[in-house]
Amino acid sequence: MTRPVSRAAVERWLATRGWKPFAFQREVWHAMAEGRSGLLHANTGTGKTLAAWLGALQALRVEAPPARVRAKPVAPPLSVLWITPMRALAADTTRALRDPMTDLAPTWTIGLRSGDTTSAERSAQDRRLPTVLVTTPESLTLQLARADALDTLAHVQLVVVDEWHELLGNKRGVQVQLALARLRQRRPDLICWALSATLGNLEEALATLVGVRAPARDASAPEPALVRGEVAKTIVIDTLLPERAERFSWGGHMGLRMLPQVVQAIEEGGTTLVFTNTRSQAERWYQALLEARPDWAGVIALHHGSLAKEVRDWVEQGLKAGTLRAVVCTSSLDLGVDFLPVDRVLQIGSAKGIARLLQRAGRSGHAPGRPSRVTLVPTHSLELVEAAAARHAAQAGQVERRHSPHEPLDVLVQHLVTIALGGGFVPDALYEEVRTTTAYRDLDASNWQWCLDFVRQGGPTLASYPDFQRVAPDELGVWRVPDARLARRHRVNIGTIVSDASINVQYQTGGPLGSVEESFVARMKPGDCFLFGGRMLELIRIHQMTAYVKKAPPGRGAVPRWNGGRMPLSNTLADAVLRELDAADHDVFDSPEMQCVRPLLDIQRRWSALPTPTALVAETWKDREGWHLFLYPFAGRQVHLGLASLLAWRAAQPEQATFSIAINDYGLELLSAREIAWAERLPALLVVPDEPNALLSEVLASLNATELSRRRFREIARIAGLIFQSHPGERQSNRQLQASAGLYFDVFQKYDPGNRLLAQAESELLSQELDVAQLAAALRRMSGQRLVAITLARPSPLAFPLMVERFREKLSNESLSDRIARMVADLEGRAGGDAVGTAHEDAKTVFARPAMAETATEAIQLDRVDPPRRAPRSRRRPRA
DNA sequence: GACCTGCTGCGGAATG
Repeated sequence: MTRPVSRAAVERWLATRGWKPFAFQREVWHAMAEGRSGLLHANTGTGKTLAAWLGALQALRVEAPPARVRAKPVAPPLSVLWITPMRALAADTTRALRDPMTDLAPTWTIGLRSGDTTSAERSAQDRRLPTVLVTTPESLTLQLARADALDTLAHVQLVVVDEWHELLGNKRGVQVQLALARLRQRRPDLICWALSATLGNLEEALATLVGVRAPARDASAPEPALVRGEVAKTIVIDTLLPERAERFSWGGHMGLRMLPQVVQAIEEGGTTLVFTNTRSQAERWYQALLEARPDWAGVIALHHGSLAKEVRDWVEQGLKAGTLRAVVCTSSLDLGVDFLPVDRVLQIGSAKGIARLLQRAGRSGHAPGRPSRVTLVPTHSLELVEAAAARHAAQAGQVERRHSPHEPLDVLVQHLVTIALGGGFVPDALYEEVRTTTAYRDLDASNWQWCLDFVRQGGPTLASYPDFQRVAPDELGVWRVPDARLARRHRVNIGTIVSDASINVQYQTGGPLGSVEESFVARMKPGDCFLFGGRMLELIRIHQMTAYVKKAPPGRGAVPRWNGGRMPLSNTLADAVLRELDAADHDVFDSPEMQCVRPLLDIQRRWSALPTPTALVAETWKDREGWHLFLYPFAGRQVHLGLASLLAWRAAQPEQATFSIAINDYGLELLSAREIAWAERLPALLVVPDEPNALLSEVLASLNATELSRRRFREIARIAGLIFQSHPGERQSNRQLQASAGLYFDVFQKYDPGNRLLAQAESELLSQELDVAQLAAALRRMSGQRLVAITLARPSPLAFPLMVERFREKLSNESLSDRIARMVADLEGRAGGDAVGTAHEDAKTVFARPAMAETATEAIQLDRVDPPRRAPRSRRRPRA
């Protein structure tokens, strides 16, 4: 059992070591010694330092001189769990802890348990667990799924969760919350420490870590500590300016026009990380840099999540060794192993948020006393405003918040099976345990009962399938997994990460290169070329989820499009942008960026008006296409999608109308074939209903919510164990996976509408994809703003990118068959009921009520740009 | 007149 240690004892111990710690380190040691949990926010070099703290803790508790000296020192049992969100970071931490400098007691052993751990190492660990186990959330959950889990984990005194800010806001973090609740059940005095980067809500992050404490039992428990460990650190945020902002693109994203400035910036510095927002952008930029400077071949490199591990490892080694001049990367290098030689970071395009910008800045100058430097490279003119806004917000310490997901039942269902495997559970006790987590603190009995029923027999529709009778109570009332096959299947499917469809890319003779999206390869035929991993490759054939390729001569080829996430502009940053515009409206241009973009803002002011925190600008314009409305709420693209659909839906209430919708991070466009008196109608259309659920149902009605939830459901079905992502030996293509998720969705909708996973899909859609809470806030703010209605003579600088957005959508090069399939589904949906709108895959909505003209135009357009490659069916009959 | 996007993260164990 842990015993509180006095502060004096800590000081004595420090004196014997001769350490001169930072004040915040001392604070953490004291808190740990008193048995307190806590969160440390530090802006630099926490990993290595904390390794030393472990030494402190261990020395205080375990290394106390033994009363009787044993003949042979025995390693203590598993006492410390160190959780990191990444395997690479886990390996790095393990190395740091094993370093003699860390000064752990000689009897202590350090183990690493992750996907990188070999089966030999696994079995060695199973025989004897190390004293400190460095692991990932998934591997920890696997430990919990072992029959002897409670015994092996019974001696854990301390859990450290590294990069907690990365886990806090997602289902992986919920998985950690549940695991911690489990450990605390056995040891109520468990000490938990989280390490976090800059976050807008540190208190909440700490509360989520330590969970909800039962007042009766924990009255005497010490208060958790929040330690702010900021070390004086200079962060330089500057911007590469275009020669003339006027001539600078108004809606672009690639930013290659800035190539000369970027080349020069790389020349100036030592090692530079070049962050891009997308993988294809990284590919293009890497290629462009090599074309500009062929002599950099071999000293610049490319790094993103679709490249093979071997390739990425090579790049990371090069960065550590300082042999690389520059690496073009995506957020794959946001986290993890620190690369000391990096002294400058370039950010191509918007960083989308202050926290991300600071995180990336911190990748450079990663040593005490050295400044971090991030240089923004705007890809269109309005990003100059964003750059100025980001710097001001960062200086003011305005950083985004992150919240734990609320009651994700899919994760809970998975957890129930895990615990049933890990020694079994008694429902009432586990209910209490689960409710000590922040995520499930409000879990009511009916949701709990539903989850129990679901793991027991899959609900009414699946009751007759033995595969879904996963857990059952034994004669003592302990719920267990009775079937060894189901047990194994559960273990290989533990986790909450649901990946996109992907196909491996590999040389015909040689190693793996990485992976591309299944749909991208499906469009290609042998002989087609594409740019990947910085090389031009020619497709030879596809076999068993692998695309075999060979080198192709450089030239024009497609660049893979990966379907990644869509990062919306954070509210914190959007608000900062509005403040910059407000200053500009008062003729204050106090930064180089704002001076540079001034001509454009002046045009906006001359032709229209500048949106500010108090002025809502609504522009209308008529052209051949119809009547346009441009609106600039600056609420991020997610909110704009919901808002645009809602406005269109409301506007179409009294009279039928058809709208096309375009959105970006700054605003939205509604295009209608008929004139709408927006200036008069907008105030009424922006009303927030008093009843909160009224807004929800309006938003749901305005979108094709069923189709959107259905897509959302895939992830939920996977996590809840309805479908399986991987199966040793029988690799299933993700298409099949998608199809079966859709099947379950349909079956539940029809025969089991009370299935709570359906409700979860809808609520995740509303809260995460559409961000209804923010939508309501945006509406409220807009209704308080002064409406500035402008009739444009031509599209304003702010309007133009929105028009491009819509234009690009029409020129989509996705496969024709997919498109047609969706349109058919669309039509069916419309014919079937009162559906007034549909949102399709790219989150741009085509509104039709009830006409179908829009769809028809789209089909014609598409035909023109993307003629079907294959010969018509009739000619492809097999030869006799 | 202006343009051509969409990230990251994880992972069994029995058998011979």
